[in-house]
Amino acid sequence: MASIRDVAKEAGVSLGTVSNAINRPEILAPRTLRKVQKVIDEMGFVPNASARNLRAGRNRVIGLVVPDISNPFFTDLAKGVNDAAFGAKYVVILCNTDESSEKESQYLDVLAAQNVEGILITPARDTNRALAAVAEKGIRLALVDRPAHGLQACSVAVNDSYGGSLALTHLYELGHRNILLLTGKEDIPQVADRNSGIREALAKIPASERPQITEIRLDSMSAHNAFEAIKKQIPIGIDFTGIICGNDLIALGAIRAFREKNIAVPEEVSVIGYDDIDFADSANVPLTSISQPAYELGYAAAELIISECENPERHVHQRIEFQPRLIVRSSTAPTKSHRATLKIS
Amino acid sequence: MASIRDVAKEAGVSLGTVSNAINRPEILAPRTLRKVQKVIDEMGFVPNASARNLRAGRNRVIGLVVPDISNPFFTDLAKGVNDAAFGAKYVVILCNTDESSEKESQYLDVLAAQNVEGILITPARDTNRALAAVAEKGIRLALVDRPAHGLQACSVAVNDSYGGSLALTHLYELGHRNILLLTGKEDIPQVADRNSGIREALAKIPASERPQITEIRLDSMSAHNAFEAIKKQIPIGIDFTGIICGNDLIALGAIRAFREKNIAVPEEVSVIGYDDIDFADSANVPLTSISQPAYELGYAAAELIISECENPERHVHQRIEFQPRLIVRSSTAPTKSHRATLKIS
DNA sequence: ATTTCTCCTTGAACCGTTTTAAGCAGATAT
DNA sequence: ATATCTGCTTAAAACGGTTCAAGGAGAAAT
Repeated sequence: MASIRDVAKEAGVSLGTVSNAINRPEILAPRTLRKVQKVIDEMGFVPNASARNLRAGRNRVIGLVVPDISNPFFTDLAKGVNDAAFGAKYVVILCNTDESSEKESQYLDVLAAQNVEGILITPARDTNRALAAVAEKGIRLALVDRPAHGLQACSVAVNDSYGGSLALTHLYELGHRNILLLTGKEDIPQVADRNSGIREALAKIPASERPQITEIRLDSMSAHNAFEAIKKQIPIGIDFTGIICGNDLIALGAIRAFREKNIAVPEEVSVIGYDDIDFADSANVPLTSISQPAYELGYAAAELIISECENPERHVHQRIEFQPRLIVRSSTAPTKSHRATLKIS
Repeated sequence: MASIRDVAKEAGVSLGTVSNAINRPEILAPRTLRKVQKVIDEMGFVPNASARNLRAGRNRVIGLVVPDISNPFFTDLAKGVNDAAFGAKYVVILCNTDESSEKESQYLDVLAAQNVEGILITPARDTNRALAAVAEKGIRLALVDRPAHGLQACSVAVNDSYGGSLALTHLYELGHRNILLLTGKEDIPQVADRNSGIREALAKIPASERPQITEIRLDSMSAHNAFEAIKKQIPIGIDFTGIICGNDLIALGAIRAFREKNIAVPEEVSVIGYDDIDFADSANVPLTSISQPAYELGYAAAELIISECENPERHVHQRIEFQPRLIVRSSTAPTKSHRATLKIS
């Protein structure tokens, strides 16, 4: 591997001149520049990033930490991050934590050791101890899909509370009065926020009409887990006509379980997902869902952190909030009694 | 940001001792070690990776270059890569090329500049000029989901030719005699290999029974493109009863287009996908597909390249080949005439 | 011919580690 | 008391760049 010294010797100039040829070509005499350029090309010289970073204290690397890259929501988000980074000549280290706090903090250590300039993270849990530690080390942080509670950092989020209320209101208006919440652990911030949105929406409904809520918390927000949960719970005979799912994968898993049990969706049970992943539309029963702009979320977050890295002194932390939207497809429908009511009125 | 010097001064020992405390704790006197450890913890000292890499010539970073991270096949693959890397304390830079050769070679440059130890790549096109250039720079390379034609590198692949023949044979045995191939550009190696597998399988069928093949090549192997293509082509009246798709996304897009046109799948048209993504099972019409072990592919590739990085002199390039499997679900069925034939016999 | 000015180029210091040879105690052997 | 050994610790030399003060060469001015 050629070094800048080899190039200098070959071109008959000094070390510093080669460096200038690379970084500030405009200050060189044109023929010197040409000479050096030629040698660089011939030797296929690539500057050593480590040496460069060591001196400059920057490396154009950011980390992205997500709980589940298999979830198309995060895949799209990652794509947004990557595209924004690519445009700014940054590079992204992808870290997938499988929703595990432990893996998350290990990854944070690795990223710190790699001296990344900034970290984009969707924390798995609400504890930000590990995060605070990272921030203390002087690594810039931005929170994705979640506001920066107390932390000195930028954040890009979707209004989860509003998303929760959208879902509940939709089912309520279709006449559902017994609703199952199929979500993840309450210490996942998104889950907590949506639940509080649901509760707020409930509070606005006259007590006589207020739907009954049951909640099942899955260990992991995957299709497989949802499938198993529904298969086990149904015989116990929880009585509900609508389900609000923590994400679309859960909804798909649930629908698959219903199909196996010959329970018709949406005729007997309405199911509403969350995220509006691409597949929602091609699903077995096209999914009613709450849409979140995942790609834009990622893109915006990357832009924020990169601008902070490029211009630390001028930077002020900001908080960007996107609004979720309800996308109605075929997995939700009015309850039978509600259909009757509609006819009468 | 604390440096090793600060720690040394604070602990009242020399620079080298601190370094030893970090890298070879066993050679220090126990009380010296304890003393240094304490200061390290107190100061929250993290060794600077750039300096370390500069000295060691290694950085425990590998690059992963894929054509479309939104495709669950590659997502799973990336997950495999990440998991294997994490276990070996490596870190992965994810590069998404959108199937563009140009973006691919730009990313290769960026990775070279970052001095990654190795690159895992699923090349977008068959040209390996950019790849050869990378190999010349001394960056280790491994090819994923594609054999290393002539290139000095490891490769991990699935037998695409066999996969193609599986698909064709399945449709043939169901009685299909007019088959549409809905694939990507021929210069995508996987596409070419599967096509050649299809041709080989065709050659083995008696000429009188040999299915007629029509081929449509999509610019990009996405659901959206397939949807548009089917919508446009159908009125032209190509006559076929079965489709072999380049991947599951294409199959889903095609099925969506058929649904819009009220053409029943599989009653009127059989559709077979490729990859067997998780979602295939929950699709509108559960998808018959050719399963590829994406996660294992990624995991194996990462293991190969990491072992090469850790032990360059002992390493010999290898080629791992996985076998695809046919997964029959509901999107394929016998043709009407074939059903009749079956009854008779 | 000498001075002044301008424009490039150069050499050296530095970034934060790892590594190795040399050094220094204290313990053991003579 | 001196020599030998053992077990840690240390100082200094890399690693491959960037940056900046200082130097040199040639042109223009006197």
